[in-house]
Amino acid sequence: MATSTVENYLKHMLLLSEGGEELVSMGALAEALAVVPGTVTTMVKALADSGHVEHRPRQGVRLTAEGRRVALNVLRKHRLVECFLVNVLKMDWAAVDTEAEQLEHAISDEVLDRLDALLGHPETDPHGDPIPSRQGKLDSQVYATLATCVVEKPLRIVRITDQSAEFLQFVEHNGLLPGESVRVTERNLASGLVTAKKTAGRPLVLSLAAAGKILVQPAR
Amino acid sequence: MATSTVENYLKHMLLLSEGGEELVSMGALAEALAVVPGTVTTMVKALADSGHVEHRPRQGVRLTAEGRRVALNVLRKHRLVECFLVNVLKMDWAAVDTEAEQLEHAISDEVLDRLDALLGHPETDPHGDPIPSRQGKLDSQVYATLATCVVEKPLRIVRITDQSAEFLQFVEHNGLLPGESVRVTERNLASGLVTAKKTAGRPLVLSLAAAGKILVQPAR
DNA sequence: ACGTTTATTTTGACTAATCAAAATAACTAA
DNA sequence: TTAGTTATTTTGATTAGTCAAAATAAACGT
Ligand SMILES: [Mn+2]
Ligand SMILES: [Mn+2]
Ligand SMILES: [Mn+2]
Ligand SMILES: [Mn+2]
Repeated sequence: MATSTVENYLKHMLLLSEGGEELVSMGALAEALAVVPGTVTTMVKALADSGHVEHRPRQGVRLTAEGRRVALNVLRKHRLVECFLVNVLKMDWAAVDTEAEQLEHAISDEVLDRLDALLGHPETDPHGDPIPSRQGKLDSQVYATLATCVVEKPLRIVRITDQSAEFLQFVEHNGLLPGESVRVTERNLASGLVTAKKTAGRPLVLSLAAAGKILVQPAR
Repeated sequence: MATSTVENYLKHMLLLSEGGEELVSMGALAEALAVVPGTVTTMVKALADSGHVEHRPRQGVRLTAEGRRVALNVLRKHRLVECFLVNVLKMDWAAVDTEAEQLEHAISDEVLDRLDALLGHPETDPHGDPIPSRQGKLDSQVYATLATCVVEKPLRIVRITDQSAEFLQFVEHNGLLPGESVRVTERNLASGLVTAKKTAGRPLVLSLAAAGKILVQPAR
């Protein structure tokens, strides 16, 4: 069995490669895992030996089919656990990522399946992050963000791509939860500011950096 | 934070000292944790340094107040998780101990409290094992067993003190679940056999060893 | 093309947890 | 008592995961 350290390495590789095929740099992985780069090099070589990754020295690393399979299973556990914590235990959506970070390594596939059924086979977690299917399919649809979308067009928020408690609390406080309707009324590249408006409510000003973490689709 | 290894050591010390004050032998601990005795000696010395236990060389080990506090918290998590797995996820009661062995180290006190509320503050787990209270109170009532009870007296099964899947499956198959009514019709010390009868059903023959793992109280 | 910056890898050391096997202490039975 | 048995402790080694800091390679800018 993969240790939880190995599971974390593989999961973060999956997240950093945008679900796909690109090489992940040692530096990015070190940053994501909060370890020094030398540690990543060492671990990645071990992971290559065990067949979970392919290591291109001095260039980066990518998951093998097997590594990707493990990573998707962990990610599925992480996101289904988040659903459970929010929908069943009514926990704060800003707190569940930390909890899920541990639980994703502790629940069996059997428990995973039963949680999935209990929750009604959800397709996204409370932050709008897509849940990999049992068969290992992960929705990789590309969305616009409040930093890139068309101005004045009616939108629906689909996902928040920042799991930090501070950002999620900010998002919740301003009613920018997944599912909400919104439109951008103004965007100023020079000042780096975006103004968004919900159907009811005062205009809300965001930095481009913050706006870029809020994914949207055209309101249907 | 205590590692899951430390949590396991402390939990098993609590279980082996019958909730109480007696010294636990290194050998018993090694057996329970499935490690060699030398490993236990080493760990126990570290645990003594961190103030979780008191080590009497060549005699045994006992929990300090702090060690007991940690152990009770882990045990509470273990047993509440078992309740959740059986009552909510409808898992097989013979399988949940293995699951809980991992989950007891992964859930936070916050999740613990919410699980407890969701389950309606149960006092025992699916095997009849008492759940330590949030304040650290553990029911230590002593019960008779099918090996020690009065013959022909109507009884109620309260607890099964063997978490192995095989034994639990045997118990379930023969309808000896906690809550069930039963009486012992015959006990033969020489042959080591006990005959038990449920209100409806054929007589059931058990070894004294098996009967001793089934705790009962007088039917009210 | 050459020196400089940056990313990556290597080296050596450390901690937690474990085992095998030898040493020691304690108990037990003659 | 004394020899033998059993439990415990010690010693030396191993594995997983990590860091600090030095070495190296690649990329970049002039
Ligand atoms: Mn994790
Ligand atoms: Mn999420
Ligand atoms: Mn455990
Ligand atoms: Mn139990």
